[in-house]
Amino acid sequence: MPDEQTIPEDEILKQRTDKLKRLREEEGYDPFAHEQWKKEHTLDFVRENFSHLAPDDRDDTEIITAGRLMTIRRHGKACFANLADETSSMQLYLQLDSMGEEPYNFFKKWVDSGDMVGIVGNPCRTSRGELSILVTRCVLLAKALRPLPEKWHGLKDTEIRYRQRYVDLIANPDVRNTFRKRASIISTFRHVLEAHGSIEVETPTLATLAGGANARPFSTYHNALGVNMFLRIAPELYLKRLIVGMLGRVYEIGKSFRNEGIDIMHNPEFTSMEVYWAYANYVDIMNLTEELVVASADAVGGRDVVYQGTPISLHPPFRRATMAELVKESTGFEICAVDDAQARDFARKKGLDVDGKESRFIILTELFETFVEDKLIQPTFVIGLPTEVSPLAKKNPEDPNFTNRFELYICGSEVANAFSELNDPLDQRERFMDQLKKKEAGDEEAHAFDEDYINALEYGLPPTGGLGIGIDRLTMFLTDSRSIRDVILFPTMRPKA
RNA sequence: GGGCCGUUAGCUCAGUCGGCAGAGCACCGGACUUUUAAUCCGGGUGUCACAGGUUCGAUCCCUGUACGGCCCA
Repeated sequence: MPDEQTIPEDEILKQRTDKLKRLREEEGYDPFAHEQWKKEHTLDFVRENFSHLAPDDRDDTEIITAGRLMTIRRHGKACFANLADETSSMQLYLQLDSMGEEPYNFFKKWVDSGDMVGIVGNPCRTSRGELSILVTRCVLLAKALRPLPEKWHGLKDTEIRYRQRYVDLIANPDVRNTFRKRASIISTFRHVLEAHGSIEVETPTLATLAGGANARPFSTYHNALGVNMFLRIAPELYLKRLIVGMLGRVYEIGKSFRNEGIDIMHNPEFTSMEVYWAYANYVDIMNLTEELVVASADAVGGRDVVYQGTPISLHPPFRRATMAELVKESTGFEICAVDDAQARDFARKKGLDVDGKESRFIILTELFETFVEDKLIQPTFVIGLPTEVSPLAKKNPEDPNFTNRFELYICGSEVANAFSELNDPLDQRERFMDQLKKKEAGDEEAHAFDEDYINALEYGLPPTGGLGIGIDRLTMFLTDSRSIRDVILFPTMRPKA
């Protein structure tokens, strides 16, 4: 908390602060005293209902609206201004004659661009053809002490855009639009999931064990309990406990946290939606995934998307192919024709870094990541991931080296991960043991051993299909956003020194 | 973690082969009752990211640091 009155260091802030002081002293007017303004019309409403007005026409309807003054053009006894609200923006026409001398002069003297104002007036169209509001009353609702970013170029500095998102949102209406679309996507998810009888639940983000994914967690300490705790890396294991508990179909939309690097596709905290359906398998879930992605696309602009210049077709059905097929297609590697040593030889020839202990299934996964992943531009369900890298997925009974699991790739990036859930507690214990060995061998991302989760499975998890979708990434593709930071309101930033 | 690039006025950006720091917008004062990047007249508001070094002199050259961006792992 700043002590006393912090002296504003920059000139415009100083001037505006002084102006506020004079406004209070000379006019006895406190712009921050307002508690409300009964805004009855949005600017979109005016646009939708009065676009028929011809030049120089005016409608008698009284509009009561409010917003931020973005620009003011003063012309002596008349002014034009641009008002922006949460829906749109519109020109204001302020005249001495229609407002009265005193209120008009008050506006001219005390109101600045950036200020929040309440407006009463009539819809009109100026002789130059611009739909406007002819103002009869303008109430200063809150004063802006800092100037708006440049009106023509807007705010471009990425650092300020992310650190002071409020300024970004004022200056760049497209950014507001991106976050509205993000909200639509999440709302579409809820709508689709609930139409399928799923209920929304909340499970711990703070827990004594971080499971459900292979990732490093953030750790913290609970003082009263005297124990180390972790921020969750995925909600999966809790959600499946709820299926054991007979909730039938559950989903959760929320944050998970991974203590990893920050880049164009990764933020330490991110939003995912995970859903689990009792009595469903991974094929049912693949259909659900398609439905969710398509419904989201429909909600924000359609199934023909352009991402960073590349057309993406989100018309179902999406391509479905196994990891083994895709790797064979692009490298010639045939998993069923080689043993581990031959697989490693193949990988070495392809230039992969091989330490000599990898199984052919690990090699398959690495070949996929190196030679296939980036090329999956159009939506593709990659099916049949190796059991070795899928500690929570049910094995394929026809080939237990693989699981009934898929990942959805769009634009070379993993957007969804799903499988028929492993519900055999004995098998699950073995998988955890295998992960424990990997952890002991130095793999910091190996899955933690969760004894209580095994305990839950011992009560009986029905056959279940589960899915996780990265909301941030899906939003990126549907809003043509280059960086994950463009779809997270307040992305993680290093504190300024 | 490695490499490259950036940091100059509130914003968008020039610039100085090392010699008083620049523009547009914004802002301040004035004129103007149909403008919309309004116009006209007048006004420059700055720790050139930070800390060292070289130099008569550094915003510029060198080194380091911070923050950001891009690429790679």
